[in-house]
Amino acid sequence: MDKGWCLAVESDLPLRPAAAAYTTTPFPFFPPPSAGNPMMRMFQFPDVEALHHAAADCLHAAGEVDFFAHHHHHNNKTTSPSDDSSHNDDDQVNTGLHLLTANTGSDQSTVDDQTHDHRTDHDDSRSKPEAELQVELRRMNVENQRLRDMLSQVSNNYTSLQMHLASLTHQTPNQQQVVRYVPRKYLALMPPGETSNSSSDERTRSESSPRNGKRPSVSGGRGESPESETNKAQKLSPPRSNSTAQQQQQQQPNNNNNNAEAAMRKARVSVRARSEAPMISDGCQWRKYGQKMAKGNPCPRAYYRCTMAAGCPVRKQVQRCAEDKTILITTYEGGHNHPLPPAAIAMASTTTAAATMLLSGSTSSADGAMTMMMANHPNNLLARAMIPNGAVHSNMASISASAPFPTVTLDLTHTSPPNNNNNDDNTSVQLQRQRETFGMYNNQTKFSGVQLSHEVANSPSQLLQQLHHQHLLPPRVASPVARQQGSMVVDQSVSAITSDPNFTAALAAAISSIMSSGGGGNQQQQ
DNA sequence: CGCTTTTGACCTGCGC
DNA sequence: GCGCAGGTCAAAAGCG
Repeated sequence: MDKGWCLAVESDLPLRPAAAAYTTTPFPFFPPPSAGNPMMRMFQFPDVEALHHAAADCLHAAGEVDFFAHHHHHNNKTTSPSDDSSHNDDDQVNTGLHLLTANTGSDQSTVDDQTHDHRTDHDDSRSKPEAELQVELRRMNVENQRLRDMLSQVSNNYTSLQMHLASLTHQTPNQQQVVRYVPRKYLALMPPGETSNSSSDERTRSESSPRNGKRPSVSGGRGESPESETNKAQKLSPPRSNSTAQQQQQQQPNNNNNNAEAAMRKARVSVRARSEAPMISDGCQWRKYGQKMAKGNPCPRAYYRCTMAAGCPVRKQVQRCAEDKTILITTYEGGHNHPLPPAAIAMASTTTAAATMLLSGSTSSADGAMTMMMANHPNNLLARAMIPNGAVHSNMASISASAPFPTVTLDLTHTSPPNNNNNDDNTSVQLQRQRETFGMYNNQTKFSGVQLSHEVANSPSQLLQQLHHQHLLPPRVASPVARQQGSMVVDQSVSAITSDPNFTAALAAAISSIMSSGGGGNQQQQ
């Protein structure tokens, strides 16, 4: 149930229609069309209106919509727009369509209510070519959607390659061998076919790992954990026993890869965030495999492993901060070996980048390498924490190389430092933080952390209001004047949204996080 | 019935 | 060598 909820929010959220425009989420995931859903009539601007309605419809999260089925429905059904007269938004959309045919795209949402109200009077006399134009427009919207999908995919691939390049750039000759392993991790973001060998590779390596040899008699499963197979046997510290060293020598051909994997897995990313939920939502499915009381902390530490794919080595630990129990500390370890849902990509790219960063060089040069890497990879949270303006934001993200495992700590609990924002509205400030965190609007804004606190957004409706307030979403119902103003906002939103392929994933993550913290969230899948 | 969580036992690494 | 702490396993229990 929790799992289902989590997935519904992060992946199957009604945001999906909007997300589909910017991500590679396959459309077949859409549920069958729901004829009664008001969203059925707003396909004309799926990238704007869909986003708007989708966020609003978080309130009644039950209804997911197949925008494209609806689209086809409309294409096949040559009804007049008066059929939509029962829904204001539909009118707005259709009016927008008219304007779009006459104006440039920037004015597409400008609405004249008078024209709008009288439109039905002209319906009977509406010429056939106009209806055909609408059909053509719908077709173009579909094409637009498809192109955005492609763009999103290309963007993801580009990001992965950039990270790879950055990591290679900062390798010493000795390290380059190690880093050969890295691309596979990044390719985890690629389609399944690209990574299908990952788990088997890991198994193959594990079978010959020293530790397995040391514990052959222990009951079957014990040695099968990726952690116990390669990781523990190949801690970053040098081998302790001669036999181990000999075995490692015998495995020289795989040694670099093993070391790389061990290092990659050992590189950790710790995320501190305020949340009442037992677990922050990161878009992945997790299975709890253990819980332990950690010394010095009255709160138990829970151990999870990724269950999105068999053999995925990614694990995470979740524990509340001893000093402030509202702070949830989530520590990620390892890289996914499978494709990720859009909502998971941001976090996954962050953890992978951090792991690679830590793997990429000596601790003394970690900052420089990290800065470079993050600069080359501006779409992950870590990047935004580290280099808001090309400089490391040291109080938001830090590296600990002295810890048992090299760890990047991403602190999302900090409040915003003083800036030029004169808005006293607390929600605005908070939203500004979220917006900055996810880089939705202004790439030059300073990262100031995201605080998904209770008092700010206890419900999706509040979030929606905030989003409206922050001009992240167009006004759903507005006066003619407001609509006109809103249209500019919409344009800004559209450009901002389209400029950031991760927006929907980030927004989904934000919403789900807020929902989870507000609704006794059950992010973990149980 | 299958999947997930719980929880006690077990293993490993590390410091003394 | 011993004890501690972190981490993992796997049987049992819970749940839909």
